[in-house]
Amino acid sequence: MEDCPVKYAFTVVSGKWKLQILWELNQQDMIRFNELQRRLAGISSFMLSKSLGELEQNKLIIREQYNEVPPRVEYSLTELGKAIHPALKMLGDWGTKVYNECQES
Amino acid sequence: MEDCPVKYAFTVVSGKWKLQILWELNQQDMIRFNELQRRLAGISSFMLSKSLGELEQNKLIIREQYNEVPPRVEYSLTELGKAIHPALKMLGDWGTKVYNECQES
DNA sequence: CCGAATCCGCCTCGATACTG
DNA sequence: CAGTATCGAGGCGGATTCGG
Repeated sequence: MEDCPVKYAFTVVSGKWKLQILWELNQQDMIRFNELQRRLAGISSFMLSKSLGELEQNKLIIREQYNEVPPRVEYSLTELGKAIHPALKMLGDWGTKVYNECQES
Repeated sequence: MEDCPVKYAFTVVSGKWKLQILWELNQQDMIRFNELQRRLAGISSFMLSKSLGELEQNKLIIREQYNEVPPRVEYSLTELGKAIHPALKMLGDWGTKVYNECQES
């Protein structure tokens, strides 16, 4: 979006659930829709479906659909999806510092 | 906020202008209100003031006020404010990859 | 020059109900 | 099991106006 890669990265993972979804997928590689919904306590199937769709569009995750009965769909991270985690870790470490700093005063 | 440092970091720099403000301050260390407003084309004084106030609360920037006529207020990054930039660079590099990947298809 | 107060439109989120 | 359709509520951004 526009001209700033950082902003673009933010928009890609913005939204109330995207980070958690990425986190869960990183723990498991390969997870089913309902299983994911169970782990993300509180998310509706609508929001989950929408978030997964956007992440798939941005090539962060892969959707694999098996035409069985009952239907089965599995989600997993792409290389791109895995590659964000080092950056998120750095941000997390920094976030911890900010948090501690703001508790003092 | 809550229990996730990454989420917390995101909320701290969330908002339409925070990243740009951090960027401008990183270019200049020490900048005045109006000068900053001029560089962030399109921002209202309301949003700028509000964003700066929140960044100050989170200890990312320092506000130095000189009681002169006319009044002068200067903003600069704290150590914490400077420390986010490596993490943002990583995210930016990743964002570039995502962008390129999505242009192909 | 710097910023606070108020009001308003839009977009995201989510509850509910329904489908293959 | 894995979604889609629809509708409504709330919060953020922004325009405008006013004060020190």
